[in-house]
Amino acid sequence: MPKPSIELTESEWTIIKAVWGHEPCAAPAIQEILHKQTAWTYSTVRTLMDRMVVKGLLTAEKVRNLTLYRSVVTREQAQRGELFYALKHAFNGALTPMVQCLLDTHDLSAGDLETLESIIKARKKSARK
Amino acid sequence: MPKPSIELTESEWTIIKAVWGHEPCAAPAIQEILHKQTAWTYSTVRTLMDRMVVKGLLTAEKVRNLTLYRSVVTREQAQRGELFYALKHAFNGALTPMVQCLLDTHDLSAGDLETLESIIKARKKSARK
DNA sequence: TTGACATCTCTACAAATGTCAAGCAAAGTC
DNA sequence: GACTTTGCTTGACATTTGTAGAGATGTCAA
Repeated sequence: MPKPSIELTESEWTIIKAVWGHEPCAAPAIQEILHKQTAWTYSTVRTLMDRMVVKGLLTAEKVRNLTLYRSVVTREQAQRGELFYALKHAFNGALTPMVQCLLDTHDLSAGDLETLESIIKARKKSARK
Repeated sequence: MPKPSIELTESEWTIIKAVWGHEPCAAPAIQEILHKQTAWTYSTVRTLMDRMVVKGLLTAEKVRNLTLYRSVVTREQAQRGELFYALKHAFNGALTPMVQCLLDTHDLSAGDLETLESIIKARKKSARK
């Protein structure tokens, strides 16, 4: 069965995004990439990554003296998990209010609105058949 | 200044939803309301609520031997917080992909799509002027 | 005034999360 | 072969979150 809804902490998001962008990759590389953003030390990054392996979010493979990490969950899965969490808790599963809130909060450009509209149109079309 | 982005844990969501529905209310009442759902004991509910007071999510007021709690954040604020969190972490702040994901994951009825479309239309109109 | 209740307070404890330093081992370098 | 780098391993500690028992205290009815 597929993973039953994935939830990531803030730090985990930070790590996994870096991993997605550089897969397969070793901890020192990730540490360096994130250093600007986070100022985490190697130890911190390493601990985080190892814990993520235990949780099944990453895999680790030893190659010589290096440990290569890979993501187990895809960006899409993680996104869905996060979105689903918000949907479930904040909106009791109701989609339209969620979209409403989205639109209310951020002011979108006319272009954005166009895009959204066409996304919906497309969806309507594909649903029909 | 307004609260800088509110984030709630799962338990906090559970509590605050009950509070919103019964404000002002005492801990025993909330405990009872949630008992079916969560099987939490009075102590648990109480601890949770008191911690939420410390965090500024609720206020507590003593009346006789009763402590009445009230929400400090509105449902809308909390919803925005949650949504914003997802938007920021999972979608790097990009709104359209988020909506896309929403539509891809859940299959909406034709009616839902209609609703969404009209929400967007309305927004376009109000943005224009 | 004495129970019987309702409520509160205090304290505890385990697991998860956020951070990291120190020491160790393998590899490459002169 | 000694030295420097690079990466790894272990252990640690503070904070937050989840969960709750035990005992204190206030309230009210008989």
